[in-house]
Amino acid sequence: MKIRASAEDYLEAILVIGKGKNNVRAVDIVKHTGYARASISIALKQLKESGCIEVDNNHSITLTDKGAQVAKRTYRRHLLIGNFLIALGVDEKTAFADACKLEHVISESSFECLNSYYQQNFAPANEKNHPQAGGGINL
Amino acid sequence: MKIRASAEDYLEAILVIGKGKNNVRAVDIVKHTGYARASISIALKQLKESGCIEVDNNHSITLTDKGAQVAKRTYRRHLLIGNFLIALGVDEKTAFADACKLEHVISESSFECLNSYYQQNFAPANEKNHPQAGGGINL
DNA sequence: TTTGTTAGTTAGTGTCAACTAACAAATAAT
DNA sequence: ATTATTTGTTAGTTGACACTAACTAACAAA
Repeated sequence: MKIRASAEDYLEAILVIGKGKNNVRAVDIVKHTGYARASISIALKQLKESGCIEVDNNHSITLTDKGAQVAKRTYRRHLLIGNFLIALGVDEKTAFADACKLEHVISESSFECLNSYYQQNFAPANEKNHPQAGGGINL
Repeated sequence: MKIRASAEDYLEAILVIGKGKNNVRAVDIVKHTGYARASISIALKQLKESGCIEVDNNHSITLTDKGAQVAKRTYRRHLLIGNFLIALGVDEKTAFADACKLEHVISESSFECLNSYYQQNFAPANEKNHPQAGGGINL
């Protein structure tokens, strides 16, 4: 199964939710994303089939290595693109709302250029120790 | 009818093709975009119904005011985002391929911030006289 | 004039990603 | 213990956006 935009979103959500609590369940993703219960259920089924997550008897969801890789990549993009836009003067809410969409379509090489530019021109000295800044928004 | 990503692309294509020849027809869009003839035919029908284009008896396509507005907005985004990425070190081909996708999802306010930053930090003095630079790629 | 090509259309299909409605199972409240 | 709520699942639907196959109409060529 190909990793699509929506799968990236769900995996990212699981990662972020997991930072705040140690037991991620489907409802948490429902609350976090605003999608219908059924939509999440179906998406999780696919993520399970594609080996991105595991679900135990208590419906507790964990990312596999494969899933975590995608989630982290997406989350990293989310943060960087969001912070980049903020550095350009975009308000935080809009910046992360846009990041949410941009993160799925920007190419690897463009992202790396964005990253380099950000590190050289915008990065606050302490940021690499606080990569979660602004990350709670709208993932 | 809501303006969707694909409609923006088609209108942009019509605008760009129209810069090079004075009679835009469906075939031209087929060649320009690579989509199937049938797909273009259906898309044009919708664009007609939504008042974005007009088609005369010779199948010649013209943008209405409404259509031209969308096309220009999209094209402007395409050029700026592409050039912005190039300024960041992305190769031209990738930059405009990415611009093609980003142009549909970035918000108005983020785009304007991108634009301001570009004008202040990257814009070559003569660029505003050559806004078509790189614009022929992959619209 | 029959044949072939080009242009446009229509009908039907497929995929992705969301939805609602209805049902089942587990948990909490009374 | 019965009822209500929460959680998860399944079935079926919708909308956007592409596709192929098959058709028509116009035109060119042999």
